[in-house]
Amino acid sequence: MLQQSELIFDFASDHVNMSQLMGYSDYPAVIVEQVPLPHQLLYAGLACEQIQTEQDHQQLLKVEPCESGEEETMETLVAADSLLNMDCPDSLSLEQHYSQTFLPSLGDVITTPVTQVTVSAEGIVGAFDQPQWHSLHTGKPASRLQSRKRGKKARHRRAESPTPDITVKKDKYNKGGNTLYLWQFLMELLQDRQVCPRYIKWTNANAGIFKLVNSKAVARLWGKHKNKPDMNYETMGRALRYYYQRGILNKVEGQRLVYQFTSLPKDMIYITDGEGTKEEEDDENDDISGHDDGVSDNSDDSTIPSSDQSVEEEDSHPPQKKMLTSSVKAPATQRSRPSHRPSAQRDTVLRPTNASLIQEQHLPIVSAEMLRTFQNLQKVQSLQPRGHASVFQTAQLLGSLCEQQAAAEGSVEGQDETSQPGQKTLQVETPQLVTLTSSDQ
DNA sequence: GATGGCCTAATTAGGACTTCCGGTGT
DNA sequence: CACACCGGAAGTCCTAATTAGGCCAT
Repeated sequence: MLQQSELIFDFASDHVNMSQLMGYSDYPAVIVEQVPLPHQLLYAGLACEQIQTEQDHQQLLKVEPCESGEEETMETLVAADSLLNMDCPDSLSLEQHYSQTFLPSLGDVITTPVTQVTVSAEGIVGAFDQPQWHSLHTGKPASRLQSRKRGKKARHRRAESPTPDITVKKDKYNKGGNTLYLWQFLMELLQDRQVCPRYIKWTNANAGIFKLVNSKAVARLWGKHKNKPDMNYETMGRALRYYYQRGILNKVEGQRLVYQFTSLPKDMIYITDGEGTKEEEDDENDDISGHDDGVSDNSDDSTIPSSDQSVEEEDSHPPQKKMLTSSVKAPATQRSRPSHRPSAQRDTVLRPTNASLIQEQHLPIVSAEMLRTFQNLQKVQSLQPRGHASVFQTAQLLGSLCEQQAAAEGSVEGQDETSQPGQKTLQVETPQLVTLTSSDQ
């Protein structure tokens, strides 16, 4: 029986000639100590399993469009419940989705699935020598992040909420739990086309500025996540205001419901409604047109995400080896579209309703199982096959990923000349990951 | 009986909100 | 008037770290 404290793999000892590895000492290494079983399942096999059962999950996740002639009649609470799939224990609810798959995306993809991972990035050009977070406001004093101290005796502090100017902090996410911080939750919403741009959307992705289009719905979703049925925007807003002190959020002066992340992960997926900086006018138009997105904050009226139709369209296509290239777009400020365009045809992004975030954006996620897979592909080699920690050479892997990423970005830029440097508009890892994990069976 | 190692439950400290409130601005 | 917004204060919830105590082997 495998004990938690044991290393879950020792495969390398049979395959690696240690003398071969001496020359790699300058390459980055990933130290993997242990992986909880759920993570093993998640990263090693679940991706494939998800594909196999995608139809089922999609059915569970779908929010059926309103078939009546009246649009936008669903109430916010109903929509929120549907979004969270609280009544579908077998489905991949957003909650699970967030807690298990989103967190790695927040700029620190390496640390999450593995209990303890150390990354050394020297020597990798363009890989991890840059912080995973790019600060949007470098002027923020770091001291503000630790503003609250109590007069208690000194002791080891537990991991704090990761703040955007932190690059790698060991075990800062979900250490043994499924805590999802509010700012993480909002970021995830901004990457989820079922709620973005309907309930929350970027108004200036470059600057990290977003708007709570339907503040009540967002608050409701947050309340669902926190199991706080009484959650409202007032309460959530207080939590957001605390982020000012901690340098995580700024308020955009003069604009209601508009906030700004001080930093963003580099691997954010930017979902836009194609309306760019015109969002303010569009919001007003939405209210007037009656074909709005439930944007009236004063109303509990909420709607089924308009992207559902596009989801269904995507669902009709097999996800195999599917690249997201065509669906991921540049930041809102770069694009425009006819205002009368049906929402279902919005060329916004994105993430298939059920698609694993891991597949789309979370490489390199390093779990033992994945490393084993990689090693099978001769991408990774163990340095310490008999130790309690195994050190893997990931230079080849990361280099390969960087090359592919760069190539993909280049191709995207060629396709969409509005793409901005520094903003990822494409995740090329999807088929790669699927392939890799599949080969591990 | 003394000692040491291991395990587990209880306690403590602290982070991240949550709740409530009074107030201001639009 | 409704709502967004602000920030203080106190509280709750959760988790990690620490401590205490029991059990067992030597």
